Amino acid sequence: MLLDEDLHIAPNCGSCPIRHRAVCARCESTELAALEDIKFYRSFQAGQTLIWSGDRMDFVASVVTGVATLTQVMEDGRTQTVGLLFPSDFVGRPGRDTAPYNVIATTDVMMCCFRKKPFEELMARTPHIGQRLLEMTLDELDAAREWMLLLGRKTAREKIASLLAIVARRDAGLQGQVRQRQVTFDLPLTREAMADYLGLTLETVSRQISALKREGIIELAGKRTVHVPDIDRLIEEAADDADGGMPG
Amino acid sequence: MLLDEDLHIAPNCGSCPIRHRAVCARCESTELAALEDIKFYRSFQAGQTLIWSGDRMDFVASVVTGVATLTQVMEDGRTQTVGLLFPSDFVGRPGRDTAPYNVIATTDVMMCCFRKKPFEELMARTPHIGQRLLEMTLDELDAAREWMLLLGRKTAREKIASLLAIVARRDAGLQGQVRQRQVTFDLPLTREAMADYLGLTLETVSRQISALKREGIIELAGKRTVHVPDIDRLIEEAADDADGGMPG
DNA sequence: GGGACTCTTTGATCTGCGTCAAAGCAGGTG
DNA sequence: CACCTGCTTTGACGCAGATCAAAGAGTCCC
Repeated sequence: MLLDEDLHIAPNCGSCPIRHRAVCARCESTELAALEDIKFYRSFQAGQTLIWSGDRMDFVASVVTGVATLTQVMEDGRTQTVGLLFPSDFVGRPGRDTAPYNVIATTDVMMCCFRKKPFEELMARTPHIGQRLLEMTLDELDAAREWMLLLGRKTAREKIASLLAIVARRDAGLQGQVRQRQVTFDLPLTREAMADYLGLTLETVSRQISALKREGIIELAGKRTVHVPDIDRLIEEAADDADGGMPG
Repeated sequence: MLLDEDLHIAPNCGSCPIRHRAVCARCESTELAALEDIKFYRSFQAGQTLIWSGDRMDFVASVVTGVATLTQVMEDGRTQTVGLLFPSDFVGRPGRDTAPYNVIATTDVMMCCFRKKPFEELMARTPHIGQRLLEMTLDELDAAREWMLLLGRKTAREKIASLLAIVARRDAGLQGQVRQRQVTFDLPLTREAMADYLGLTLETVSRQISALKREGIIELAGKRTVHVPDIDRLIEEAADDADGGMPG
């Protein structure tokens, strides 16, 4: 049996530096105890499709370990990833019964699932959970809109830097090592998966990563392990900011 | 004084063919009667910025007439529109007190505003409203993710066709003329605003519109009025679909 | 060890869209 | 009317990133 610390009811959710947060044990431990009865676990291998777009969903779930993507595919095969799921992120929606996207494990993944009906009943009984879900959804909406800026207006280099910065932040958050200048992390995505998330081709992804390496902004150990000697320099490359002008 | 039919509490919201729906009078007329006390109206001219990114928001609001955009601007001026607001769409979020985007009127706009604090209190008293807001937010999230596919993977021509199809549908929805083969509507956006929404330049937008006109897929009367002789042909150009594969 | 994979890198070439420039076309105003 | 001013169209050209092609590198299995 798994320990509670591993679950979506993760005690660290409050300190998670990025936007997707799960229901937190700290805030509502008593209500969530009831969830114990209706939850179960599923494991998947890297590359496996957890959920196919259009599938009936009779559960909601949250990622315990690993990383998965939400992906849309056009008839002719063009693919766009519309979300990354890290540990503590939520999948599936109360009130919706077919999946709108493919959910694909990009590393080995463990999910904690809740049967949808009892979960919805619990939600009805516990307004706090609904509020939390609304807050999480708003965070996802903000993240999606930030990604729209990236897809619509950033150069290939900026896109890569943005993605690396985001993965670095989430990874650092999971390991509790926030606010350090140097970071080392494993890329949970293949070049192709990165390309699908960034609206590029895998060749362009590879070339831009090589360029960042050549310029010393990142260092690679193997293909997946990335070391960032100065995170601020990376963030600079990402052109990450979103500010309007001044009133007037 | 304005008539209730004009408001976000619009009786037609249930039949609105697209994703952003507002709180509906049909479902919860009694609770919303209380909103009468805390609401007020504001008008804006085309081109005016209603809300600046970073501004303090002490109200939430809903569009009564006209069209506005949600827009992000990078330091160097690159601009990406991340949402279109049509009549009945909602602006601002309970629980968030600064605006994350510029909200810009692209036509003359009338908004119906509610002071945030009383609105939040009402929400706490009326779980139904919270549920509705969650549902609306999920719809917006889906729309944002659909737009990510457009921004990341569609060609300029497909982008234009997609935008025209969406405006046609929303416009037709407002006028109650759903499911007709021919549609005529006014573009509520300048070429530049379209470009900012589609991740293109205004020149490319202009060229692609000219091309669609040349091929008889659309007809123009003036610069803003569009007639679509066969909506299915337009939708075909939009390459609009998002389907995964089959299970296996 | 040596295939057979899968994933990644790198090179050569092509092209869709961006950039720069100029002209057309309202609608408003003195 | 002539003259703005703001929006749109069209043309010529260049480039970032796509496409096509091939070779490297790691891992698994016999």
